[in-house]
Amino acid sequence: MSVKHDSNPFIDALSCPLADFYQAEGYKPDDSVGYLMRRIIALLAQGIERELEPAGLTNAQWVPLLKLYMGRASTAAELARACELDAGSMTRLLDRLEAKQLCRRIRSSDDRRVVNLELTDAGRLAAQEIPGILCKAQNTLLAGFSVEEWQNLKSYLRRMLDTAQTQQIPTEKNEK
Amino acid sequence: MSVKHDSNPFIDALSCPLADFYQAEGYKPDDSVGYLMRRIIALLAQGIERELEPAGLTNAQWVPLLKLYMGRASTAAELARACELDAGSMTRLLDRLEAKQLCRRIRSSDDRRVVNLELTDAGRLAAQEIPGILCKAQNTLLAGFSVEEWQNLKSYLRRMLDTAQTQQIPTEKNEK
DNA sequence: TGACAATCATTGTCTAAGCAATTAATATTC
DNA sequence: GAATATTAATTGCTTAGACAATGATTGTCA
Repeated sequence: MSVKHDSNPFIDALSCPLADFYQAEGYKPDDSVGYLMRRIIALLAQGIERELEPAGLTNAQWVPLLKLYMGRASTAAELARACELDAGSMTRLLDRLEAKQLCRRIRSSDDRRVVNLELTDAGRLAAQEIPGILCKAQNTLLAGFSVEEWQNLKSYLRRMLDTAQTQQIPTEKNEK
Repeated sequence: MSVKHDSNPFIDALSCPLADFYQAEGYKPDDSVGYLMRRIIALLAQGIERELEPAGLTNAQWVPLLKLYMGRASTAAELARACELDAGSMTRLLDRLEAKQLCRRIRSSDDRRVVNLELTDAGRLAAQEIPGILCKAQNTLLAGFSVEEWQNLKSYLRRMLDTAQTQQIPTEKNEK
């Protein structure tokens, strides 16, 4: 039944045999890893948003702000890619961030197509609060976990992510 | 350091000591369970949506349709609660489902406030495809996992969900 | 150099979810 | 039985994300 769990896990990972843990008949959402993860993420996001409310940041906004703060992007297009967001969505997100005086758009003089982004003082101040809040929220979630359990969990998640990424149909966007 | 992982895990789970796995200085998103889970869920959802496209269902729509199909709800208000969705959002979601001829609204004669919901034949047909697709998508994600690993993962996730739920500030909505 | 392709930002249109206010119907309580 | 509270569904407003089309600019290459 299920997968041959006594065989070599290295071979298993390479040949990627389809698991058959879940079956359509008698499917129970509570038993499903996808459902469990979705609910955890929802509650986690909710907690983070609550903590970031005083800083004037929503859940959609702290991601790009942190990327800017960490120097992961400096233009709108770069930021959109870094956040895996649509360019159009990024334009409007920047409208809102700019309206809140958290960042500034500066049209580049080198390449007049691009818009360079800069955090304002208020933006930097808000951004530097983010990592602590993310850490606190996740530590809370992991209450009662041993270091081994935490590392096991991360390794499971990384394996799933790798599988998901390789199985994914490549689009023009994430090819280059 | 981090948590006392050599102490009794049962006691740990009860007293819920805050873990200190993550720290603000040098915070790396790639090491964060929240980030990993978010990306997995995004790819999983993407795969499911692709599979359900022929059935005319979006990612937001298969959840309520499945709940209806499984008899988890029969009115709009019940369905909104079951999907943890706003009542207003549910109204508009039902508009779209009804426009696609997947369900019907029938004003109740017992209680003239409520709207009873019924799947159409097309709705039932589409709904019965869902569980198989969910199973396939998750089995794919778990390629290379042993039964033990799968069960460990689920147990970790359940523990995190329990923690998140108990730590959550109770709102009027989820109190009753 | 001049046509064509690619990139960047923006805008319009759609689905989607949250919150607040409204209306109608039913329950509760005094 | 009448005033009040609760519940159900809807609508308006806002944030948010996806996709397509557009205009401006820059790159490529024949």
